Amino acid sequence: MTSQTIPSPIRVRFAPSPTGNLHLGGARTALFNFLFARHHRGVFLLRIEDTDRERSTDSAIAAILDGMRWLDLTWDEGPIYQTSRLDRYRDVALDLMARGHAYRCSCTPDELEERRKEAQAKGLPPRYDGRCRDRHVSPETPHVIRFRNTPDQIFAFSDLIRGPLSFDGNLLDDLVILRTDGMPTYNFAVVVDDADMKITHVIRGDDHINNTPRQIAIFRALGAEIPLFAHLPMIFGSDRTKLSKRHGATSVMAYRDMGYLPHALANYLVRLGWSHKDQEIFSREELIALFDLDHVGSSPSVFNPEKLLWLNAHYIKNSPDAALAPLATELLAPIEEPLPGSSDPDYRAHVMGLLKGRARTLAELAESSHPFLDRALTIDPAAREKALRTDSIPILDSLLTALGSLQEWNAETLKNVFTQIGEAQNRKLGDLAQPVRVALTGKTVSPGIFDVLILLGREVSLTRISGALSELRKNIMAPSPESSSPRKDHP
RNA sequence: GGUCCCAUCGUCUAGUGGCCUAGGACGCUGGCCUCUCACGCCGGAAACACGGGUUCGAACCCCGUUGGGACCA
Repeated sequence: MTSQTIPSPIRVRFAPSPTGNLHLGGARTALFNFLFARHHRGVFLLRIEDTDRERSTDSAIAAILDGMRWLDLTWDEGPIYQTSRLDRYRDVALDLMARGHAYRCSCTPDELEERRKEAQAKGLPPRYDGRCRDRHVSPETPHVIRFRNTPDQIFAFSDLIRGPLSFDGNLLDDLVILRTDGMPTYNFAVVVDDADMKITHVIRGDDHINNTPRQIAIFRALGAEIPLFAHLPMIFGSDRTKLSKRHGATSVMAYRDMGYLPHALANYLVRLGWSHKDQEIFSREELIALFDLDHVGSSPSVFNPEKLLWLNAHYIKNSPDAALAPLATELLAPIEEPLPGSSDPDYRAHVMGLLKGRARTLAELAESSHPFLDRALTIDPAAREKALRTDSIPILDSLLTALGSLQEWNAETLKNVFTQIGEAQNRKLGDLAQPVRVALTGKTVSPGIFDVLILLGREVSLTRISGALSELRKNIMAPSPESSSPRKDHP
Protein backbone atom coordinates (compact mmCIF):
# COMPACT_ATOMS: atom_id res chain seq x y z
CA MET A 1 0.00 0.00 0.00
CA THR A 2 1.53 3.24 -1.04
CA SER A 3 -0.31 5.10 1.70
CA GLN A 4 1.70 3.33 4.38
CA THR A 5 4.82 5.07 5.42
CA ILE A 6 7.88 2.93 5.15
CA PRO A 7 9.87 3.26 8.32
CA SER A 8 13.48 4.11 7.94
CA PRO A 9 15.96 2.59 8.24
CA ILE A 10 14.50 -0.68 7.11
CA ARG A 11 15.31 -3.71 9.25
CA VAL A 12 14.43 -7.24 8.18
CA ARG A 13 15.33 -10.66 9.43
CA PHE A 14 15.55 -14.27 8.40
CA ALA A 15 14.61 -16.48 11.32
CA PRO A 16 14.97 -20.19 10.62
CA SER A 17 14.51 -22.97 13.15
CA PRO A 18 17.61 -25.13 13.15
CA THR A 19 15.83 -28.44 12.70
CA GLY A 20 17.41 -29.40 9.39
CA ASN A 21 19.21 -28.12 6.35
CA LEU A 22 18.59 -24.81 4.69
CA HIS A 23 15.98 -25.87 2.18
CA LEU A 24 14.88 -24.18 -1.00
CA GLY A 25 11.88 -22.44 0.52
CA GLY A 26 13.92 -21.08 3.40
CA ALA A 27 16.66 -20.02 1.04
CA ARG A 28 14.21 -18.05 -1.04
CA THR A 29 12.82 -16.35 2.04
CA ALA A 30 16.35 -15.48 3.10
CA LEU A 31 17.14 -14.25 -0.39
CA PHE A 32 14.09 -12.00 -0.54
CA ASN A 33 14.90 -10.53 2.85
CA PHE A 34 18.49 -10.01 1.84
CA LEU A 35 17.62 -8.35 -1.46
CA PHE A 36 14.98 -6.18 0.14
CA ALA A 37 17.46 -4.98 2.75
CA ARG A 38 20.19 -4.31 0.23
CA HIS A 39 17.85 -2.57 -2.17
CA HIS A 40 16.65 -0.21 0.52
CA ARG A 41 20.06 0.08 2.16
CA GLY A 42 18.59 -1.41 5.27
CA VAL A 43 19.76 -3.99 7.77
CA PHE A 44 19.45 -7.75 7.34
CA LEU A 45 19.68 -9.81 10.45
CA LEU A 46 19.83 -13.50 11.10
CA ARG A 47 18.07 -15.00 14.05
CA ILE A 48 18.16 -18.64 15.02
CA GLU A 49 14.88 -19.76 16.53
CA ASP A 50 16.21 -22.61 18.61
CA THR A 51 13.80 -22.69 21.52
CA ASP A 52 12.52 -26.06 20.44
CA ARG A 53 15.33 -27.91 22.17
CA GLU A 54 14.02 -31.30 21.18
CA ARG A 55 14.44 -30.66 17.51
CA SER A 56 17.18 -28.06 17.28
CA THR A 57 20.70 -29.27 16.63
CA ASP A 58 24.10 -27.69 16.31
CA SER A 59 24.68 -29.43 13.03
CA ALA A 60 21.51 -27.87 11.64
CA ILE A 61 22.71 -24.46 12.72
CA ALA A 62 26.01 -25.07 10.96
CA ALA A 63 24.20 -26.30 7.87
CA ILE A 64 22.04 -23.20 7.70
CA LEU A 65 24.98 -20.85 8.11
CA ASP A 66 26.88 -22.79 5.45
CA GLY A 67 23.98 -22.53 3.06
CA MET A 68 23.63 -18.80 3.65
CA ARG A 69 27.34 -18.26 3.08
CA TRP A 70 27.39 -20.41 -0.01
CA LEU A 71 24.58 -18.33 -1.50
CA ASP A 72 26.45 -15.23 -0.40
CA LEU A 73 23.59 -13.93 1.70
CA THR A 74 25.62 -11.96 4.17
CA TRP A 75 23.82 -10.76 7.24
CA ASP A 76 24.53 -7.55 9.07
CA GLU A 77 23.57 -8.59 12.57
CA GLY A 78 23.56 -11.94 14.31
CA PRO A 79 23.25 -14.79 14.32
CA ILE A 80 21.15 -14.11 17.38
CA TYR A 81 20.11 -17.22 19.26
CA GLN A 82 16.77 -17.25 21.00
CA THR A 83 18.16 -19.57 23.64
CA SER A 84 20.45 -16.72 24.69
CA ARG A 85 17.43 -14.53 25.34
CA LEU A 86 15.44 -16.78 27.63
CA ASP A 87 15.62 -14.33 30.53
CA ARG A 88 14.25 -11.62 28.32
CA TYR A 89 11.20 -13.65 27.35
CA ARG A 90 10.50 -14.48 30.97
CA ASP A 91 10.81 -10.83 31.97
CA VAL A 92 8.45 -9.74 29.25
CA ALA A 93 5.97 -12.44 30.18
CA LEU A 94 6.08 -11.34 33.80
CA ASP A 95 5.61 -7.75 32.77
CA LEU A 96 2.63 -8.70 30.64
CA MET A 97 1.20 -10.50 33.64
CA ALA A 98 1.78 -7.51 35.89
CA ARG A 99 -0.15 -5.38 33.46
CA GLY A 100 -3.02 -7.84 33.19
CA HIS A 101 -2.25 -9.09 29.69
CA ALA A 102 -1.28 -12.55 30.87
CA TYR A 103 -2.01 -14.99 33.67
CA ARG A 104 -0.78 -18.20 35.21
CA CYS A 105 -2.57 -21.34 34.22
CA SER A 106 -2.18 -24.61 36.06
CA CYS A 107 -4.35 -26.80 33.88
CA THR A 108 -2.48 -30.00 33.13
CA PRO A 109 -2.07 -31.41 29.64
CA ASP A 110 -4.35 -34.30 30.58
CA GLU A 111 -7.12 -31.99 31.74
CA LEU A 112 -6.75 -29.91 28.64
CA GLU A 113 -6.92 -32.96 26.43
CA GLU A 114 -10.03 -34.18 28.18
CA ARG A 115 -11.82 -30.86 27.81
CA ARG A 116 -10.77 -30.65 24.20
CA LYS A 117 -12.42 -33.98 23.53
CA GLU A 118 -15.55 -32.91 25.32
CA ALA A 119 -15.76 -29.74 23.31
CA GLN A 120 -15.30 -31.63 20.09
CA ALA A 121 -17.98 -34.08 21.09
CA LYS A 122 -20.36 -31.17 21.54
CA GLY A 123 -19.31 -29.79 18.20
CA LEU A 124 -17.55 -26.81 19.76
CA PRO A 125 -14.19 -25.51 18.63
CA PRO A 126 -11.43 -27.10 20.71
CA ARG A 127 -10.14 -23.97 22.36
CA TYR A 128 -8.84 -23.23 25.79
CA ASP A 129 -11.85 -22.44 27.95
CA GLY A 130 -10.23 -19.71 30.04
CA ARG A 131 -10.61 -21.63 33.26
CA CYS A 132 -7.56 -20.08 34.94
CA ARG A 133 -8.13 -16.58 33.64
CA ASP A 134 -9.33 -15.13 36.89
CA ARG A 135 -8.14 -17.77 39.26
CA HIS A 136 -5.22 -17.23 41.51
CA VAL A 137 -2.49 -19.67 40.66
CA SER A 138 0.47 -19.52 42.96
CA PRO A 139 3.88 -19.20 41.31
CA GLU A 140 4.93 -22.32 43.20
CA THR A 141 2.55 -24.68 41.47
CA PRO A 142 3.63 -25.86 38.05
CA HIS A 143 2.03 -23.58 35.51
CA VAL A 144 2.25 -22.06 32.10
CA ILE A 145 1.68 -18.40 31.32
CA ARG A 146 -1.12 -17.61 28.96
CA PHE A 147 -1.78 -14.48 26.99
CA ARG A 148 -5.10 -12.88 27.86
CA ASN A 149 -6.91 -12.31 24.65
CA THR A 150 -9.12 -9.23 24.51
CA PRO A 151 -12.53 -10.01 23.06
CA ASP A 152 -14.10 -8.30 20.10
CA GLN A 153 -10.91 -7.22 18.50
CA ILE A 154 -10.46 -7.15 14.78
CA PHE A 155 -7.03 -7.81 13.48
CA ALA A 156 -6.69 -6.09 10.18
CA PHE A 157 -3.46 -5.41 8.43
CA SER A 158 -2.37 -4.77 4.94
CA ASP A 159 -0.09 -7.47 3.71
CA LEU A 160 2.51 -6.02 1.37
CA ILE A 161 1.94 -8.88 -1.01
CA ARG A 162 -1.71 -9.75 -0.57
CA GLY A 163 -3.34 -6.51 0.35
CA PRO A 164 -5.87 -6.04 3.16
CA LEU A 165 -6.42 -9.02 5.43
CA SER A 166 -8.60 -9.22 8.49
CA PHE A 167 -9.22 -11.73 11.22
CA ASP A 168 -11.86 -12.00 13.89
CA GLY A 169 -10.12 -11.86 17.24
CA ASN A 170 -12.88 -13.79 18.98
CA LEU A 171 -11.67 -16.89 17.24
CA LEU A 172 -8.35 -16.72 19.03
CA ASP A 173 -7.94 -18.36 22.39
CA ASP A 174 -5.58 -17.58 25.21
CA LEU A 175 -2.38 -18.95 23.87
CA VAL A 176 0.44 -20.15 26.03
CA ILE A 177 3.40 -17.77 25.88
CA LEU A 178 5.65 -19.42 28.44
CA ARG A 179 5.71 -23.15 29.02
CA THR A 180 6.05 -24.85 32.38
CA ASP A 181 9.78 -25.18 31.86
CA GLY A 182 10.07 -21.46 31.22
CA MET A 183 10.58 -21.78 27.47
CA PRO A 184 8.75 -19.24 25.35
CA THR A 185 6.38 -20.43 22.66
CA TYR A 186 6.96 -19.65 19.03
CA ASN A 187 4.51 -16.77 18.61
CA PHE A 188 5.66 -15.08 21.77
CA ALA A 189 9.39 -15.27 21.16
CA VAL A 190 8.98 -14.03 17.61
CA VAL A 191 7.12 -10.95 18.73
CA VAL A 192 9.44 -10.12 21.60
CA ASP A 193 12.37 -10.45 19.23
CA ASP A 194 10.87 -8.51 16.37
CA ALA A 195 9.91 -5.74 18.77
CA ASP A 196 13.30 -5.67 20.50
CA MET A 197 15.17 -5.85 17.23
CA LYS A 198 13.09 -3.08 15.72
CA ILE A 199 12.12 -5.15 12.72
CA THR A 200 10.23 -2.99 10.25
CA HIS A 201 9.22 -5.61 7.68
CA VAL A 202 8.44 -9.22 8.39
CA ILE A 203 8.99 -11.12 5.15
CA ARG A 204 8.22 -14.80 5.66
CA GLY A 205 6.40 -17.81 4.23
CA ASP A 206 2.64 -17.65 4.06
CA ASP A 207 2.40 -20.63 6.36
CA HIS A 208 2.64 -17.94 9.02
CA ILE A 209 -0.35 -15.93 7.86
CA ASN A 210 -2.61 -17.45 10.47
CA ASN A 211 -0.12 -16.61 13.19
CA THR A 212 -0.15 -12.96 12.33
CA PRO A 213 -3.29 -11.92 14.29
CA ARG A 214 -2.00 -13.52 17.48
CA GLN A 215 1.29 -11.81 16.99
CA ILE A 216 -0.36 -8.46 16.41
CA ALA A 217 -2.27 -8.97 19.65
CA ILE A 218 1.01 -9.43 21.49
CA PHE A 219 2.60 -6.44 19.78
CA ARG A 220 -0.35 -4.38 20.98
CA ALA A 221 -0.08 -5.64 24.52
CA LEU A 222 3.60 -4.84 24.45
CA GLY A 223 2.88 -1.37 23.19
CA ALA A 224 5.38 -2.02 20.44
CA GLU A 225 5.43 -0.76 16.90
CA ILE A 226 3.79 -3.30 14.61
CA PRO A 227 5.95 -4.17 11.62
CA LEU A 228 4.68 -4.43 8.09
CA PHE A 229 4.04 -7.98 6.91
CA ALA A 230 4.79 -9.61 3.60
CA HIS A 231 3.77 -13.24 3.23
CA LEU A 232 5.47 -15.12 0.46
CA PRO A 233 3.63 -17.92 -1.29
CA MET A 234 4.92 -21.45 -0.90
CA ILE A 235 7.10 -23.41 -3.23
CA PHE A 236 5.49 -26.68 -4.27
CA GLY A 237 6.82 -29.87 -5.73
CA SER A 238 5.61 -31.12 -9.07
CA ASP A 239 2.45 -32.53 -7.49
CA ARG A 240 1.52 -29.18 -5.95
CA THR A 241 2.09 -30.22 -2.40
CA LYS A 242 4.66 -28.73 -0.11
CA LEU A 243 8.15 -29.33 -1.45
CA SER A 244 9.76 -32.30 0.24
CA LYS A 245 12.40 -34.94 -0.29
CA ARG A 246 9.94 -36.86 -2.40
CA HIS A 247 10.39 -34.22 -5.09
CA GLY A 248 14.16 -34.60 -5.20
CA ALA A 249 16.86 -32.66 -3.44
CA THR A 250 15.52 -29.86 -1.30
CA SER A 251 18.57 -28.75 0.60
CA VAL A 252 20.64 -25.94 -0.77
CA MET A 253 23.87 -27.76 -0.08
CA ALA A 254 22.71 -30.76 -2.09
CA TYR A 255 22.62 -28.45 -5.10
CA ARG A 256 26.17 -27.39 -4.43
CA ASP A 257 27.21 -31.03 -4.32
CA MET A 258 25.43 -31.73 -7.59
CA GLY A 259 27.46 -29.04 -9.29
CA TYR A 260 25.24 -26.01 -9.25
CA LEU A 261 26.62 -22.50 -9.10
CA PRO A 262 25.28 -20.51 -6.16
CA HIS A 263 24.20 -17.58 -8.26
CA ALA A 264 22.36 -19.87 -10.68
CA LEU A 265 20.33 -21.19 -7.76
CA ALA A 266 19.73 -17.68 -6.48
CA ASN A 267 18.65 -16.48 -9.90
CA TYR A 268 16.28 -19.40 -10.19
CA LEU A 269 14.85 -18.94 -6.73
CA VAL A 270 14.28 -15.23 -7.11
CA ARG A 271 12.16 -15.84 -10.18
CA LEU A 272 9.90 -18.09 -8.18
CA GLY A 273 7.45 -15.44 -7.16
CA TRP A 274 9.24 -12.33 -8.27
CA SER A 275 9.60 -10.97 -11.74
CA HIS A 276 10.86 -7.97 -13.61
CA LYS A 277 9.06 -7.78 -16.93
CA ASP A 278 10.37 -10.46 -19.28
CA GLN A 279 13.82 -10.69 -17.83
CA GLU A 280 15.13 -14.12 -16.78
CA ILE A 281 18.83 -13.55 -16.18
CA PHE A 282 19.87 -11.19 -13.43
CA SER A 283 23.28 -10.42 -12.08
CA ARG A 284 23.54 -9.97 -8.35
CA GLU A 285 23.85 -6.23 -8.81
CA GLU A 286 20.75 -6.13 -10.97
CA LEU A 287 18.81 -8.05 -8.36
CA ILE A 288 19.74 -5.58 -5.67
CA ALA A 289 18.91 -2.68 -7.93
CA LEU A 290 15.59 -4.08 -9.15
CA PHE A 291 14.16 -6.21 -6.37
CA ASP A 292 11.20 -4.97 -4.42
CA LEU A 293 8.07 -6.42 -2.94
CA ASP A 294 5.64 -4.82 -5.38
CA HIS A 295 6.37 -7.38 -8.04
CA VAL A 296 6.19 -10.42 -5.83
CA GLY A 297 3.28 -12.61 -6.86
CA SER A 298 0.73 -14.04 -4.48
CA SER A 299 0.20 -17.48 -5.92
CA PRO A 300 2.33 -20.49 -5.08
CA SER A 301 4.85 -21.78 -7.57
CA VAL A 302 6.06 -25.20 -8.56
CA PHE A 303 9.74 -25.97 -8.43
CA ASN A 304 11.00 -26.80 -11.89
CA PRO A 305 14.40 -28.52 -11.88
CA GLU A 306 14.69 -28.30 -15.67
CA LYS A 307 14.70 -24.56 -15.64
CA LEU A 308 17.25 -24.46 -12.87
CA LEU A 309 19.43 -26.72 -14.97
CA TRP A 310 19.12 -24.37 -17.91
CA LEU A 311 20.12 -21.41 -15.78
CA ASN A 312 23.05 -23.31 -14.35
CA ALA A 313 24.22 -24.18 -17.85
CA HIS A 314 23.93 -20.54 -18.77
CA TYR A 315 26.08 -19.42 -15.86
CA ILE A 316 28.65 -22.13 -16.46
CA LYS A 317 28.95 -21.08 -20.07
CA ASN A 318 29.50 -17.50 -19.01
CA SER A 319 31.97 -18.18 -16.24
CA PRO A 320 35.68 -17.48 -16.76
CA ASP A 321 37.56 -20.69 -17.57
CA ALA A 322 40.03 -20.16 -14.76
CA ALA A 323 37.22 -19.82 -12.21
CA LEU A 324 35.60 -23.04 -13.33
CA ALA A 325 38.69 -25.22 -13.04
CA PRO A 326 38.94 -25.35 -9.24
CA LEU A 327 35.17 -25.82 -8.88
CA ALA A 328 35.09 -28.74 -11.28
CA THR A 329 38.14 -30.23 -9.60
CA GLU A 330 36.19 -30.64 -6.39
CA LEU A 331 33.78 -32.96 -8.16
CA LEU A 332 36.36 -34.89 -10.11
CA ALA A 333 36.55 -38.67 -9.89
CA PRO A 334 39.91 -40.02 -8.68
CA ILE A 335 42.76 -39.79 -11.17
CA GLU A 336 44.88 -42.91 -11.63
CA GLU A 337 47.83 -41.42 -13.40
CA PRO A 338 47.85 -37.69 -14.07
CA LEU A 339 48.66 -36.70 -17.61
CA PRO A 340 51.88 -34.66 -17.75
CA GLY A 341 51.12 -30.99 -17.34
CA SER A 342 47.52 -31.61 -16.44
CA SER A 343 47.78 -29.93 -13.09
CA ASP A 344 48.86 -26.69 -14.68
CA PRO A 345 46.19 -24.03 -14.08
CA ASP A 346 46.39 -22.74 -17.63
CA TYR A 347 45.95 -26.23 -19.02
CA ARG A 348 42.97 -26.84 -16.75
CA ALA A 349 41.42 -23.56 -17.75
CA HIS A 350 41.90 -24.50 -21.38
CA VAL A 351 40.10 -27.79 -20.77
CA MET A 352 37.22 -25.92 -19.14
CA GLY A 353 37.03 -23.54 -22.06
CA LEU A 354 36.54 -26.41 -24.48
CA LEU A 355 34.04 -28.28 -22.31
CA LYS A 356 31.92 -25.68 -20.57
CA GLY A 357 29.72 -25.08 -23.58
CA ARG A 358 28.16 -28.49 -23.26
CA ALA A 359 27.99 -28.95 -19.50
CA ARG A 360 24.93 -28.18 -17.46
CA THR A 361 26.49 -28.81 -14.07
CA LEU A 362 29.97 -28.68 -12.63
CA ALA A 363 29.63 -32.43 -12.12
CA GLU A 364 29.17 -32.92 -15.85
CA LEU A 365 32.08 -30.62 -16.45
CA ALA A 366 34.27 -32.66 -14.13
CA GLU A 367 33.17 -35.90 -15.73
CA SER A 368 33.88 -34.73 -19.25
CA SER A 369 37.28 -33.35 -18.29
CA HIS A 370 38.50 -36.63 -16.87
CA PRO A 371 39.97 -37.98 -20.15
CA PHE A 372 42.09 -34.86 -20.40
CA LEU A 373 43.55 -35.25 -16.94
CA ASP A 374 44.08 -38.96 -16.48
CA ARG A 375 46.29 -41.15 -18.61
CA ALA A 376 44.06 -44.09 -17.83
CA LEU A 377 41.07 -43.96 -20.15
CA THR A 378 37.74 -45.65 -19.61
CA ILE A 379 35.89 -46.30 -22.84
CA ASP A 380 32.17 -46.17 -22.52
CA PRO A 381 30.82 -49.53 -23.79
CA ALA A 382 27.97 -47.92 -25.70
CA ALA A 383 30.41 -45.56 -27.39
CA ARG A 384 32.68 -48.43 -28.33
CA GLU A 385 29.74 -50.34 -29.73
CA LYS A 386 28.68 -47.37 -31.80
CA ALA A 387 31.94 -46.06 -33.17
CA LEU A 388 34.74 -48.54 -32.71
CA ARG A 389 33.84 -51.30 -35.10
CA THR A 390 35.84 -53.48 -37.42
CA ASP A 391 35.24 -51.16 -40.33
CA SER A 392 37.04 -48.40 -38.48
CA ILE A 393 40.28 -50.40 -38.52
CA PRO A 394 41.48 -49.15 -41.91
CA ILE A 395 40.53 -45.61 -40.92
CA LEU A 396 42.38 -45.63 -37.63
CA ASP A 397 45.29 -47.45 -39.20
CA SER A 398 45.89 -44.86 -41.95
CA LEU A 399 45.27 -42.04 -39.53
CA LEU A 400 47.78 -43.41 -37.11
CA THR A 401 50.45 -43.65 -39.77
CA ALA A 402 49.76 -40.23 -41.23
CA LEU A 403 49.53 -38.51 -37.87
CA GLY A 404 52.67 -40.25 -36.70
CA SER A 405 54.70 -38.73 -39.50
CA LEU A 406 53.33 -35.24 -39.06
CA GLN A 407 55.97 -32.57 -38.59
CA GLU A 408 53.69 -29.91 -37.18
CA TRP A 409 50.82 -30.74 -34.83
CA ASN A 410 48.27 -28.02 -35.30
CA ALA A 411 44.74 -27.44 -36.48
CA GLU A 412 45.75 -26.98 -40.07
CA THR A 413 48.04 -29.97 -40.44
CA LEU A 414 45.63 -32.22 -38.57
CA LYS A 415 42.76 -31.15 -40.72
CA ASN A 416 44.79 -31.84 -43.84
CA VAL A 417 45.50 -35.36 -42.73
CA PHE A 418 41.81 -36.05 -42.10
CA THR A 419 40.80 -34.55 -45.43
CA GLN A 420 43.34 -36.56 -47.39
CA ILE A 421 42.51 -39.85 -45.78
CA GLY A 422 38.82 -39.14 -46.08
CA GLU A 423 39.20 -38.61 -49.80
CA ALA A 424 41.45 -41.63 -50.26
CA GLN A 425 39.00 -43.93 -48.50
CA ASN A 426 35.92 -42.18 -49.79
CA ARG A 427 34.73 -41.32 -46.29
CA LYS A 428 33.20 -38.24 -44.80
CA LEU A 429 34.86 -36.35 -42.00
CA GLY A 430 32.34 -37.70 -39.54
CA ASP A 431 33.29 -41.27 -40.41
CA LEU A 432 36.83 -40.52 -39.36
CA ALA A 433 36.11 -38.25 -36.42
CA GLN A 434 33.82 -40.55 -34.48
CA PRO A 435 36.17 -43.52 -34.08
CA VAL A 436 38.98 -41.15 -33.21
CA ARG A 437 36.78 -39.33 -30.75
CA VAL A 438 35.94 -42.53 -28.92
CA ALA A 439 39.54 -43.69 -29.01
CA LEU A 440 40.71 -40.40 -27.52
CA THR A 441 37.98 -39.59 -25.02
CA GLY A 442 36.06 -42.82 -24.54
CA LYS A 443 32.84 -41.01 -25.42
CA THR A 444 30.84 -40.21 -28.53
CA VAL A 445 30.53 -36.64 -27.36
CA SER A 446 33.42 -34.24 -27.06
CA PRO A 447 34.70 -30.90 -28.27
CA GLY A 448 35.77 -30.61 -31.89
CA ILE A 449 38.08 -33.48 -32.82
CA PHE A 450 40.99 -31.21 -33.78
CA ASP A 451 40.68 -29.37 -30.49
CA VAL A 452 40.85 -32.68 -28.69
CA LEU A 453 43.90 -33.83 -30.64
CA ILE A 454 45.70 -30.59 -29.93
CA LEU A 455 44.76 -30.55 -26.26
CA LEU A 456 45.90 -34.11 -25.72
CA GLY A 457 49.01 -33.63 -27.83
CA ARG A 458 50.75 -35.97 -30.18
CA GLU A 459 52.06 -38.55 -27.75
CA VAL A 460 48.83 -39.22 -25.87
CA SER A 461 46.73 -39.05 -29.02
CA LEU A 462 48.83 -41.58 -30.88
CA THR A 463 48.98 -43.88 -27.89
CA ARG A 464 45.22 -43.89 -27.51
CA ILE A 465 44.55 -44.41 -31.20
CA SER A 466 46.95 -47.32 -31.41
CA GLY A 467 45.52 -48.72 -28.21
CA ALA A 468 42.03 -48.69 -29.70
CA LEU A 469 43.38 -50.22 -32.87
CA SER A 470 45.05 -53.17 -31.23
CA GLU A 471 41.96 -53.73 -29.13
CA LEU A 472 39.91 -53.92 -32.30
CA ARG A 473 42.33 -56.29 -33.97
CA LYS A 474 42.34 -58.55 -30.97
CA ASN A 475 38.59 -58.83 -31.21
CA ILE A 476 38.63 -59.71 -34.87
CA MET A 477 41.07 -62.55 -34.22
CA ALA A 478 39.01 -63.95 -31.42
CA PRO A 479 36.13 -66.31 -32.23
CA SER A 480 34.13 -63.18 -32.57
CA PRO A 481 30.38 -63.03 -32.21
CA GLU A 482 28.16 -61.42 -34.79
CA SER A 483 28.36 -57.69 -34.76
CA SER A 484 24.84 -57.48 -33.47
CA SER A 485 25.41 -59.76 -30.53
CA PRO A 486 26.70 -58.51 -27.20
CA ARG A 487 30.25 -57.40 -27.13
CA LYS A 488 32.76 -59.52 -25.30
CA ASP A 489 34.09 -58.20 -22.08
CA HIS A 490 37.62 -56.99 -22.00
CA PRO A 491 40.00 -58.04 -19.28
C1' G B 1 -13.99 -29.65 10.98
C1' G B 2 -12.64 -24.16 11.84
C1' U B 3 -9.74 -20.01 9.96
C1' C B 4 -7.02 -18.15 6.02
C1' C B 5 -4.64 -17.98 1.25
C1' C B 6 -4.39 -18.93 -4.02
C1' A B 7 -6.23 -19.53 -9.47
C1' U B 8 -2.88 -16.79 -17.32
C1' C B 9 0.43 -22.24 -21.80
C1' G B 10 2.83 -28.85 -18.63
C1' U B 11 6.08 -25.28 -15.46
C1' C B 12 8.01 -20.08 -14.08
C1' U B 13 5.79 -15.68 -15.45
C1' A B 14 4.38 -10.54 -18.32
C1' G B 15 -0.19 -8.26 -18.05
C1' U B 16 -2.82 -3.38 -13.02
C1' G B 17 -10.16 -1.80 -18.02
C1' G B 18 -9.16 -0.60 -24.52
C1' C B 19 -1.89 -1.36 -26.84
C1' C B 20 -4.20 -8.91 -26.00
C1' U B 21 -6.35 -12.38 -32.71
C1' A B 22 -2.60 -12.70 -24.53
C1' G B 23 4.04 -11.48 -24.63
C1' G B 24 8.73 -13.83 -22.69
C1' A B 25 11.37 -18.12 -20.49
C1' C B 26 12.08 -23.56 -19.33
C1' G B 27 10.51 -28.01 -21.40
C1' C B 28 8.51 -30.31 -25.96
C1' U B 29 8.77 -30.07 -31.27
C1' G B 30 10.17 -28.91 -36.99
C1' G B 31 14.39 -26.79 -39.52
C1' C B 32 19.28 -24.34 -40.20
C1' C B 33 24.45 -24.67 -38.66
C1' U B 34 27.71 -29.10 -38.15
C1' C B 35 33.22 -34.06 -37.39
C1' U B 36 29.79 -35.87 -32.39
C1' C B 37 27.08 -33.45 -28.58
C1' A B 38 25.91 -28.94 -27.07
C1' C B 39 25.65 -23.69 -28.08
C1' G B 40 23.47 -20.34 -31.48
C1' C B 41 19.71 -18.97 -35.08
C1' C B 42 14.73 -19.44 -37.48
C1' G B 43 9.74 -21.69 -36.97
C1' G B 44 5.58 -24.62 -34.35
C1' A B 45 2.05 -26.70 -30.76
C1' A B 46 0.55 -24.96 -25.95
C1' A B 47 -3.03 -20.82 -21.23
C1' C B 48 -6.76 -16.22 -19.19
C1' A B 49 -10.77 -22.75 -14.25
C1' C B 50 -16.31 -22.04 -14.57
C1' G B 51 -20.85 -18.97 -13.95
C1' G B 52 -22.94 -14.44 -12.97
C1' G B 53 -22.55 -9.25 -12.60
C1' U B 54 -20.20 -3.82 -13.15
C1' U B 55 -18.79 -1.24 -17.78
C1' C B 56 -19.43 1.32 -24.28
C1' G B 57 -15.49 -2.37 -23.34
C1' A B 58 -12.83 -7.22 -18.81
C1' A B 59 -7.29 -11.83 -18.24
C1' C B 60 -7.52 -7.31 -15.43
C1' C B 61 -13.04 -4.77 -10.84
C1' C B 62 -17.23 -7.36 -7.69
C1' C B 63 -20.00 -11.89 -6.20
C1' G B 64 -20.59 -17.03 -6.38
C1' U B 65 -19.04 -22.06 -7.85
C1' U B 66 -15.27 -25.42 -8.52
C1' G B 67 -10.44 -26.81 -7.74
C1' G B 68 -5.76 -26.48 -5.11
C1' G B 69 -2.98 -25.27 -0.67
C1' A B 70 -1.56 -23.65 4.36
C1' C B 71 -2.39 -23.21 9.48
C1' C B 72 -4.98 -24.79 13.89
C1' A B 73 -6.99 -28.85 16.01
